[in-house]
Amino acid sequence: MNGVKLSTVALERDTIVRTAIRLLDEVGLEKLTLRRLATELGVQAPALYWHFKNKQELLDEMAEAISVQEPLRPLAEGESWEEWLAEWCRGQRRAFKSHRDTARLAAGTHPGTATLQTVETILESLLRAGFTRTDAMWGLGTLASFLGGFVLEEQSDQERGTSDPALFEEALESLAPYPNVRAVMAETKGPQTDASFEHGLALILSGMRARLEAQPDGR
Amino acid sequence: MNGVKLSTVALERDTIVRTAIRLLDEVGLEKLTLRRLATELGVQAPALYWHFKNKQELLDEMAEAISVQEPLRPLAEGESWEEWLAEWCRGQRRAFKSHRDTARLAAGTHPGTATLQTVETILESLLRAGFTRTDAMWGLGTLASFLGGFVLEEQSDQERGTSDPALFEEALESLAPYPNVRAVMAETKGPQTDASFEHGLALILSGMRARLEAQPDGR
DNA sequence: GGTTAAATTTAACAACGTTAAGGATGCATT
DNA sequence: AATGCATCCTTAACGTTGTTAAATTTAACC
Repeated sequence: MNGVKLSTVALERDTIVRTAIRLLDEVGLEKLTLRRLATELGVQAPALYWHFKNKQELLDEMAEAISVQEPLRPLAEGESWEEWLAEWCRGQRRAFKSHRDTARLAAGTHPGTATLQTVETILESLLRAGFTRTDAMWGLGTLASFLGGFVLEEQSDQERGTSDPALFEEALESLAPYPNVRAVMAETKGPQTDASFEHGLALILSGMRARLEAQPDGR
Repeated sequence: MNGVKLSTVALERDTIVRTAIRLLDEVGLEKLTLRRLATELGVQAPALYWHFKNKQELLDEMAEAISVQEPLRPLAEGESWEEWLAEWCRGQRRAFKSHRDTARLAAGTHPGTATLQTVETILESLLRAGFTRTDAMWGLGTLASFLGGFVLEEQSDQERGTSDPALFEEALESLAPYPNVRAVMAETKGPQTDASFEHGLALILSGMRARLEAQPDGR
C-alpha cells in the first residue's frame, strides 16, 4: 500500500527539520525564514506547507529534536539521585547550547511525546528515591524553569555579542554607579557561566535534599 | 532653550509606552503592531520613528516599565533576608503577571538602569546578611532565572488558553501513557500554580540558607 | 516675517507567512 | 495501455509587517 511512501514522508520531514536546525546555526532564529529554508532545500517556499501545517509546527518539531536527543536512562539502584539529576540538567544545557537561539525557540512550545517520556522517567526515579509525587514534580519543575531561564539569558547575551572582551570592558564602565554589581561582574566575568550554573543547580538540589530528609520515608 | 521641549518629549515617550502596554493587554504581543499602536495614538506609524530608533527600543522600554515599578526597599536591620527576598520575587511575578506576554517581552532585553539599581540594592542587602559577593550574585541569578523561566511557561500556557477546564480534561486524556505525569497534573491542576511557585522559591532560598550557614561569618 | 528645529504625513520598499490553483510524477487498478 | 488517484511541488498572488525617504505641517525664536 504505502509503506514506502510513509517512510519517504518521514524521511523528508526529518530532512527539513535537520536542515532548518543547520540553517538556524548559520543565520539565527530571526533570519530563519521559510523562503530561505526552502532555497536551502532546493525547493519553493510553499512546498513546506505540504509537510507542515505552518511555521510554528516546524519550530515545534525543531525544538523537540534539539532538546530530546536520546532516551533518558532511569536512576539505577543505589545511585545518587542528586548526581543523576544534575547530570541530566547539564546535558540539557549542553543540548540547548549546541545550537543558536534554542531557548527562545523552545520557550512556548508544547512538550512533545519524547519530552513527556523523559518527565515520566524522572518522576519514576525520584519516587523510588523517596520523594512525594508533588515534591518530585515541583522539584523537577523548579529545575526546568531555572534551566530555561538561565539558558535564555545566556543565549540572549551571546546573540548580542557580549562575549567580545572589548565590549565587556566597556560594559563594566557603565556599571560605575553600582559598585557591587560592577565588582561581581568583574570577578565572575558575567552572570551566566558554567560556575554560576553549577551554583544554581546545587542550590536547588540542596533544597530538594533538605525537603526529602525532612519527611519520613514511609510516605 | 528647550526645557519645555525636553519635558514634552519625555511625556510623549511615556504616553507611547503606556499606550503600548495597554494595547499589549488587549491584543497580545503577537498582534502588537506599530500601525495599530499608531492608530491608537491618533497618528501614522512612521511618526513613532521620531521617538524610538526602532520597534525593539520601544519593546525594551515597555519591559523596563513593567518590571520595575517602584524602588526596592533595602533589607531592614534584623529583618529576615529570606522573607524579604521571597517577597521581592513574589512582587516580580505579580508585576509580570499583571500584563500579557511580559516574560517573552522581557526575555532578551538588556537590563535598564532601574533594574541595575534593584540588583545593587539586593546585593548590598545580602552582603549585610552575611553572604559572599559571588554567593549573593549567583543566588540572585538563580532566583531570577527561575522566575523568568517560570513565568515564561506560565504565560505561554495561558496564551494557549489551557485555563479552560474542558481543554484541561482533554489534555489529561492524552497523558494516559505517562501515569505519573498524569497523576501529578490531576492533583496539582497544572505545573505552574501559586503553590508550585512557592515551592520552587522555598527550594532555592533553603539552598541559599544552607550555603550561608556552611561558611563562617567572618568572610 | 523669515529661519530653524521639531514632529508628523504620505508614499513606497522589501520581506514575511500564508493561500489558491494548478501542474508533474508515479503507483495501482481496470 | 489507459485511467484514476494520491503525492509532491510550482507559480502567482494577497495581506501585513518593520522600516526608510522625502515632503510637509507646526511651533518657537530673533
